[in-house]
Amino acid sequence: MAERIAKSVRTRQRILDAAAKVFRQQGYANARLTDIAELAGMKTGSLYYHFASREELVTEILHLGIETAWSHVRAAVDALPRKATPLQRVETAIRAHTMAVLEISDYSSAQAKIVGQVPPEIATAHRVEQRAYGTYWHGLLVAAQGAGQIDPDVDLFTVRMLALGAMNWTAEWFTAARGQHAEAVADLAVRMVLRGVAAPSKRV
Amino acid sequence: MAERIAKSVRTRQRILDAAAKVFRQQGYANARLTDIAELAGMKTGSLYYHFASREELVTEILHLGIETAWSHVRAAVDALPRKATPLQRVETAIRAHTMAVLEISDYSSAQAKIVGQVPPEIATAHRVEQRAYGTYWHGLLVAAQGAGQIDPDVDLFTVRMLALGAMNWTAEWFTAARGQHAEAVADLAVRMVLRGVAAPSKRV
DNA sequence: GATGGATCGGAACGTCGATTAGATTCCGCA
DNA sequence: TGCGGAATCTAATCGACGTTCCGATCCATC
Repeated sequence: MAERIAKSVRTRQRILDAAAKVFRQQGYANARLTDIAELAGMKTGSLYYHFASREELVTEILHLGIETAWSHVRAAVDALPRKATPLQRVETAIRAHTMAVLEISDYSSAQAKIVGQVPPEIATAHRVEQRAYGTYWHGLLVAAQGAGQIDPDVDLFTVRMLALGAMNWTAEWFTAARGQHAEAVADLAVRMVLRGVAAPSKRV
Repeated sequence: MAERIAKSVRTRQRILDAAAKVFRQQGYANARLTDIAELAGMKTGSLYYHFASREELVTEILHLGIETAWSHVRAAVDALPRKATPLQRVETAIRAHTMAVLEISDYSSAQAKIVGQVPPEIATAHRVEQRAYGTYWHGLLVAAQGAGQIDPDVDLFTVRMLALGAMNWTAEWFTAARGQHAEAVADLAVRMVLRGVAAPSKRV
């Protein structure tokens, strides 16, 4: 019995992994249930033993995508020494989120890629989680701004959206194949968001 | 005869405008031809007098999206005084592209939103234009880096993708309704990409 | 006001993919 | 070896759209 339940759980996991990969590669509209089933090593109809509908599957992917990124970011931030500055926490969060999208998790990159493509009902439900994650980021930014490490005249909501946009968009273009290093991209994201790419001497 | 052709052109334009709006609001998958036709004030079947297929319509939207943004950016850059520095050109380009996505053109925001959602064949064909626009940006960045105004150790391809990601992603979240000003977002995008949001005194 | 092409409406048609139902296989357990 | 539930397969069904087709309508021109 224990094994049987375990098997069901493992199969469900296998389906989710396959779905994340397919969604990440093909986007929401082009991902057919058949593709997902095939990658998971089963027939399309069999998916329905584990998920009630395509919608439920997508919802779960979105949920896991944010959860994975978030937990990864939180772990990195929490691992910082207590005396780390608020800005160092922001820096760590940017690096961790970027890495999550780039190569840590298919779920996170799938989430980044398809979140703008799902039908309204799913998007609305998902927005609750997005807001929670956004609030976490907002806390990091507020702390940094309060400590005088982020310019007081920048709007933190806008900054957050611009920064997350830059990071999430990497799911569209990054491909490890062409000798690009995820770490280098993450470093540059940190650098750009916090210090900008202009040479220090020449300011605009 | 002249009027007849003119009418056909105008109707075609009306359809394209409607399609851009619908694609921008609903994404690629959720945009039905019926929605587009309705917004254009006609029946679904009648669209086929002007476009051979949904695919052709989408292709045209993508084309116009890049073309509009590009021409807007180029116009802004070319309007700069001759003595403007390479970095000022980059700054102007960032501002212009952001404004194009945010409120200048439904085509540009539609393009930014659906470019990652279209089927592979369309995406492949569209990539030619994307590359051309990318090359234009690359030229601006190379000039700035050559002039010592962008740090020599930053990879320009990565910077370009991160920056365009931040700008294009605004199509996902920006809504003028909530008292947000497009200009403020564009200014902050410029600021973030070039100088970063960290307070000048406290560097990471 | 008659003509003919341009334009559009409206009712099919066809296809693709999600979903369902029932048969079938797998597998732990007696 | 046989039982029974779990898990999967197979073969429909079904609905949603894109697409087609042909008749109606508009409108410049004679």
